[in-house]
Amino acid sequence: MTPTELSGALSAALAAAVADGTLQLPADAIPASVHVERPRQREHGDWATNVALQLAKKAGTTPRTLAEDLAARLGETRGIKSVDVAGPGFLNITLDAGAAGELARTIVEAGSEYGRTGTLAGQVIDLEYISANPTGPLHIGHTRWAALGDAMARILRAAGADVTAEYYINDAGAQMDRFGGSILARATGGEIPEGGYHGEYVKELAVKVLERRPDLPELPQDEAIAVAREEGYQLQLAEIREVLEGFGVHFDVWFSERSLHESGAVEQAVDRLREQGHVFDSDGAVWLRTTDFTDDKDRVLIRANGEPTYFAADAAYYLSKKDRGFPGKIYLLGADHHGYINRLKAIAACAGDDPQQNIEVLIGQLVNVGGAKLSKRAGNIIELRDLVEWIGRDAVRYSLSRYPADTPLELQGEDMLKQTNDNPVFYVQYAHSRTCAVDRNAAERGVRLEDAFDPSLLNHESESALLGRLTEYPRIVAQAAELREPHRVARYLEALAGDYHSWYNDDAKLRANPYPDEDVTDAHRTRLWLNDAVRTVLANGLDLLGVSAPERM
RNA sequence: GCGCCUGUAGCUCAGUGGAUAGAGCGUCUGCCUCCGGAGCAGAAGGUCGGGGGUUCGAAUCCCUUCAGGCGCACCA
Repeated sequence: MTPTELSGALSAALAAAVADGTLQLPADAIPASVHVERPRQREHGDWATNVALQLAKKAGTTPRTLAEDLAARLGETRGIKSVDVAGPGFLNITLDAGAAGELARTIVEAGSEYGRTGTLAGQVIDLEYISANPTGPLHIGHTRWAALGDAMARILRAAGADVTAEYYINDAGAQMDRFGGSILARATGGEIPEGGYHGEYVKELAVKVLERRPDLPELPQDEAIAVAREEGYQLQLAEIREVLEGFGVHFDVWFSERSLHESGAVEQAVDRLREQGHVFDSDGAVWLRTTDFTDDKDRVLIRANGEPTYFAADAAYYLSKKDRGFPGKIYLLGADHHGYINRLKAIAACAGDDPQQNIEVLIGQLVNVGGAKLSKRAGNIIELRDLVEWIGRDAVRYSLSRYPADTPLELQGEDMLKQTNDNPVFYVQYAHSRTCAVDRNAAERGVRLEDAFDPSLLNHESESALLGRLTEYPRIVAQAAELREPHRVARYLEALAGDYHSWYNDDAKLRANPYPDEDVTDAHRTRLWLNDAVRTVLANGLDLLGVSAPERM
């Protein structure tokens, strides 16, 4: 029996109580699905619900009276072993071992599909993250968004959403010219321009640019800057893409800001916003009246000198997303951009969208890694590339994925390297590889899944705890998708790994394999199903985080 | 000054109105003839920053206050 089925049984019991007049409740007060949860204490059964506490007042009765009535009705339900009323009116429900154990087979047969739901089916979402300027290497902050953003894309898809992951390349504007000027300076021994780039990587780029364009020093200044800028841009962008692919982060679309200017999309965006009635002229500049919505001041679209602002490109980009058929737009931004939330939402509103529905801006706080060496080449930052080389892809991704985006983070590099409980990624991966070791032994000793499955044999306390945990998985994934919180998947995997290790260690008799002098029994075979169900869920969950599930470590 | 984020065990952090607030590390005590001890079981450790309020019930929601971080461009 799944929590969904249980929830349905509770709704039915409520409806029955209303139907026979026991319960005086308006029809719209009956929840379509009753919330059930895993109680903290094992003595409180497999599932608990506070529905009686919530409805008692509306029904003009006491919580305990209502709870007792529901308990009596529910006691008849197949698959439910017992229902107790506890405390102020909680319903504590215990399932039949057989009904609970059936889940093991369900999971193994579902395989990689277990945990995939349709809770976000029909939603078409553009997910933009990282979007670092192509003027330098990716750093630790980008690494957090890379890990979180990619996990988010996978989790949203697991919930049935249609997700396009997008990287916005800020390849237009004065910053690019300073980048080109900096490369040129390194190539020719000139002065790095004001606001330019000083890192060692600029020298590396200069060397490569000179290899491609030995004529660079002879070109007129403006042309030389342009050549250095374009060559450097391509090299740097290529490095970013390569580093991200190596990190297991894949984008469906790399969107160039410059293309918005070149195609005329920026001017068109201004015109379209003007048609919507939110554009005005003042002091020689063209403005968007974002204060019509949530912004605290209006924003310039076209400067007095005729140049469009970065904000104008943002508006054009937003419209592009809208035009390309994405009702949902999620932006993952760093904390230093939180001032952008209101103006981005105002763009959506000015464009005729609903800022509550069509745009979500998620702000991630900063992260620091203690003990990390600072990159000399990039100017005293922690580079993604160095971090992965030092710590390893799995540990970096997992460590950054197991915290909510809005908590400031201070990680210790040494902890991420440890192969002990200090390091949750190893704890979870170890559990997975242990399930594989059990499988290998089973194969060797002739324990085969297809020979038997008797769920009523999974009646040990640690087995029911494990089954309870396994049954939560689809809801955890759906919830992580709904709330845009990938860390919930990681936290769940840690709890599952813990339950698995407990089961494994609980009692020497609870083995999926016989001792060498024993015969294979149905108990062994059935426990192997449970073992494999755990393996399946650990592998599925790790995959959502972009972390490998090793068979041996 | 205004706005956003954060404040939970010695440390790093979970906990989107429920029962005795949890995990890991660190500190103690136990558990290996046989599936991976990279593990497990237990103990100790808390005014959930402070103060009000909402309600059957608040770490969670509201107000206020203190502390820390970040942001308030015709920059990108």
